[in-house]
Amino acid sequence: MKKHQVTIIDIAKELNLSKSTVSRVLTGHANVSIKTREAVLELAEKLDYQKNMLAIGLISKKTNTIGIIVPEFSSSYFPQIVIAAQEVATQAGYNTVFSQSNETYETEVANTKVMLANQVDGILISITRETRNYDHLKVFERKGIPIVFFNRVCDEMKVPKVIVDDFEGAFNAVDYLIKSGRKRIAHLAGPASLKISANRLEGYKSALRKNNMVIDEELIISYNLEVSKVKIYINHLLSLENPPDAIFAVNDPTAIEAIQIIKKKGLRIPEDIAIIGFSNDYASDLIAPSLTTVAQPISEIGSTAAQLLIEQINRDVSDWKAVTKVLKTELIIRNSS
Amino acid sequence: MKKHQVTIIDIAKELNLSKSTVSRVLTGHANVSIKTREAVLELAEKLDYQKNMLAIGLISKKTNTIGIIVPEFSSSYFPQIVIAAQEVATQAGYNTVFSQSNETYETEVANTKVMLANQVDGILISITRETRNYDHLKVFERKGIPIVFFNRVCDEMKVPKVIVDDFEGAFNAVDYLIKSGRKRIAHLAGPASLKISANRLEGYKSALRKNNMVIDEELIISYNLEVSKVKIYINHLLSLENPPDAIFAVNDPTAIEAIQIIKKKGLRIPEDIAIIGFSNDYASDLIAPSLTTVAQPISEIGSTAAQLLIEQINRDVSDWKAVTKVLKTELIIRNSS
DNA sequence: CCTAATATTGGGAACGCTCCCAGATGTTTT
DNA sequence: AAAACATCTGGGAGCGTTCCCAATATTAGG
Repeated sequence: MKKHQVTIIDIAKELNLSKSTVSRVLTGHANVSIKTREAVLELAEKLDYQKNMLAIGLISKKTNTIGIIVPEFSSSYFPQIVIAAQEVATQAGYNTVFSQSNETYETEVANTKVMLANQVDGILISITRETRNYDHLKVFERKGIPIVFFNRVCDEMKVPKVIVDDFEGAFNAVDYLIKSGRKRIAHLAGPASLKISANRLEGYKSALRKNNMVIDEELIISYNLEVSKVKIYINHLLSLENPPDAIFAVNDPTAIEAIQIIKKKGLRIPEDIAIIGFSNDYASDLIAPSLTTVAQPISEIGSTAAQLLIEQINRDVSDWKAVTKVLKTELIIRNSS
Repeated sequence: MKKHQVTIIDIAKELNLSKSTVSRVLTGHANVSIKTREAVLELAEKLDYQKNMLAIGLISKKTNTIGIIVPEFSSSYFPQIVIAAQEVATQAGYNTVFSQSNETYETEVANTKVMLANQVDGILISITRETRNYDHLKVFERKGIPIVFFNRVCDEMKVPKVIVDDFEGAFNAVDYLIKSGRKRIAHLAGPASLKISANRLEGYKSALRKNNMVIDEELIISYNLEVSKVKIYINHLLSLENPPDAIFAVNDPTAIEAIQIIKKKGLRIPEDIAIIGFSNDYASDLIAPSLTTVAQPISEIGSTAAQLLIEQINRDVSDWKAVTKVLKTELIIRNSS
């Protein structure tokens, strides 16, 4: 069915050498006569020889591959992180394999199994909004394969993590809304299972408290991040007896969806209602009105995570470090507030 | 350094069985007593056993992995294609490895080598704007590894391809501009090396010709798709003695950049100048004014390409097919025209 | 020209697995 | 009760490499 692939044995036979010698040339080891070296190299080139990394990985127990698992790929957030991570990995001589968990626990588990089976040297992961059980991730620790979390982390595992200061970011956003005169600020929050949602919610509450404003639970809506649901919540909020004059959304896709819905309703942004998002996605500067948002150093998250992972890979299991890097956010004020 | 990974031999030893029997259980082969089967399964679970796909791939000469190489990942275009392709692949039991060539020929060549070395069962590729030499791709054919092109294809290779009707899409866009009264339509074209650029340019010219308008070479600017360069060309076009009243851009990122630049100059869109893009990227509906664009069935490109690749993988080399699927575009009229 | 180095090459185990071929044990048939 | 199966298990080769160690070839020193 498949064509025969050329191996070092083919080269060895054709040149009347042993596979050892051919291997020596191809791996750049010393102690091979120039004649032989050149002959081998030439023939290898001629035959389109490519080393078989499966065999090499099998022997060396190292594949120079890192896995990246992200919950979704539809906003620009995760793709940007992946790009940055991949760049660092490539630089360090690692290949990357990545997969989406589609925000589904089962898929995430399946993905980790695949990565394990394919002998990745380490993984980078941002968990799904559903993930409550971490056994599939703890396996990596047990097997001595480094794991680094970013963005959505697992609290109970003592491994490197890269996050942003969600609390502070949210605090600053809400504090700014208050300072600019908003009286009733709603929060479209993410699921409580995610630490980032919880932290942003805390930041929101804290800013209200600090400014002596009441925390109206009616104005806090926690949802599962499915953008299609935003419409329901916006309708609900606007139909309240005492509707909000500002909305702080847990992320940019949510905020952007909100803007579109609110515009369609004929309300003015920011006059009637102000909106702030979180992350500074690519689209947030394009939409009209442009979105005020808490910017994350997205690329830095990816590159830092990859960096930490590679360092961990190069360390012996016995002295693994478990640093948590907390990156700063920055409030970017645009026209939606 | 690395912890010992549990193998079927570990399981065999612990249960006083041979590795053959353990293997038989794990691969689901018949002829194993229920007692043995259960014991093996239980122990495997307990020890977090994971099959080593390197070893299996080495034996079976199949990795159930397909590679995807795209030129860039910064607009939403390629990510969406990759998502769709990955979905089909996953469905069919294939893993995906992907990498960006960063629009650089050397990187593309390096990427193909890595994929070859990692024994992918097939690849999906959209070439860089620089790629003129196709030797690195022809190797796949020689080795009997299927290759499928999408979007940016290689004319001289007789393999499956998935493209959209760029000519027609461009024609319709320009024809529509003319019908709506535009007299001087500029074209921000892509590099001539890419078939898609050439086809879109042809569609543009053809629409002018059909409507008895002159083709003014001054209004045709071919550039390398680096969005940062757009400013120069817009400035140039607007400073012409007889500036254009419409711009047809080769893709959406270009059109979106143009909109921002033109807005900043204080010109009104579409009153002073109309803009049309190509692809219907995610952002094109968000920007103000929203972008009129030639929509491509993006997901369909990815899924079709993956489909074709998998079919090819399942065929014997001797009866490889080389179909070219041409998908239809659709002009989406929004506010920029 | 012979010995001792040194330079170059070959042989073979090992990596973890699958799969074919044989044994070993048990069961049914006449 | 012997012959003929069926069921289950073990042994071993092989996938393409690397790497250690031994073998051979080449060269230098005396």
